Amino acid sequence: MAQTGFRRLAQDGAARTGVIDTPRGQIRTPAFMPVGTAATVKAMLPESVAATGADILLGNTYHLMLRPTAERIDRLGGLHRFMNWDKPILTDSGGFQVMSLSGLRKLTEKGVTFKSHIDGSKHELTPERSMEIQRLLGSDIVMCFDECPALPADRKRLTESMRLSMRWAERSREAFGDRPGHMLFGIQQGGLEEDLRAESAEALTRIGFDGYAVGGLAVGEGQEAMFGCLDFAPAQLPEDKPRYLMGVGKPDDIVGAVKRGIDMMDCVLPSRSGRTGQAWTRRGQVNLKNARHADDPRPLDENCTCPACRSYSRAYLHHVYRAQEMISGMLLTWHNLHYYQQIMQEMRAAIAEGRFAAWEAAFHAQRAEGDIEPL
RNA sequence: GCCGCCUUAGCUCAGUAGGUUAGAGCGCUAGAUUGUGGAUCUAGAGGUCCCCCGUUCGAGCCGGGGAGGCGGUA
Repeated sequence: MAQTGFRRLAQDGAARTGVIDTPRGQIRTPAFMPVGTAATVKAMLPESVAATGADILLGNTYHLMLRPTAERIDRLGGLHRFMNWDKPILTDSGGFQVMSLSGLRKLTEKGVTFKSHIDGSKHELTPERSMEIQRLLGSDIVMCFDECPALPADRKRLTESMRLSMRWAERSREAFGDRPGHMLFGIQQGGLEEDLRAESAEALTRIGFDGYAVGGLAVGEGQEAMFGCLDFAPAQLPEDKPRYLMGVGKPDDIVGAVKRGIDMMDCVLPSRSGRTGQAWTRRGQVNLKNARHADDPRPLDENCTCPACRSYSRAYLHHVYRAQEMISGMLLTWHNLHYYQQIMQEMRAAIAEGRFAAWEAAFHAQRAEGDIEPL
């Protein structure tokens, strides 16, 4: 069994490619992690997700603690066995979902109390409890419990929130303990402020983690502002550890993040879009809901090898979405995840071969052409 | 044949003492969606108010006639 950790293989500009070794397998970076919130990547079988090229999935502390509960998953053999996915799983700590999903919540130094979005029942999450839940789930990459403020937020709020998250990071590290084969990632906060990001990075580095996440982005600031932050934030983090940009994003967000030194990303977009009739292709975003596809016998993307593009027409994808047939979400999710993983694979190869800039130019040129003309 | 009820957006229906530009839900046409509530939100198009005549300053609404639909009855 290879030692658990990150190996950098090549760098091109700020973009890096490498491998994270874990007892459950290798994670090729830059990596895109499909989101499997409730112990499933919605509309996909695990083997199908693996077939798209995913090396790792994301699971959620918040959702799983409420249903079916971490203790039950533990009794049933852990999350991997429960959901039939034997490759690595990264679990989010619950901090973000408490902010974005639960109704009433109360934030203190100790942690957060909140009401379940499912039945209104009251729960508490602390760094210690989050670490316990992620241990019960059997997560391979555990995330620190943090607070993620929505942007825009004033500097005072960002500072206080970041410093609280850093104190929680220390408690998370303490509670996680020493677990060979499992990794713990710290999460940098500080909004768009360079000095706050630096203070956060220093605090995390002093504590010491197996990887470092850039948190608190893609929360309303827009791509330009996010890239502006990514021009300095990744470089503030240790270069010999993986850097994970949380919750991003659209294909061009991902390319821009990799260009700026990000190694890992996750996003609900390809899977959620897949369920709502939106496809992401090398030509950009295609809305299969639109009436212009109703009589179109052509594939979504004639160059794509996913099942949706190989065997079905735009007319069919349009029809099954309109008819609200389940295969609609299945096919489009598969396509989107396939496309995302294809981008990642192409970027890994381009970085390894020192031609990332040329690859990026071609990526943007193809998108600029736009989708095929309606018939 | 007679009696009653009904006819308003593509569909199902509101509507007001008779008073600017006639509404809703769904559907339709688009848009949003970034550490997942298979969710949600936003905008837009769409009308011979069944037809004709009358009353009135003014009729989807009141009166008369007609057409169509549903139910009851002989």
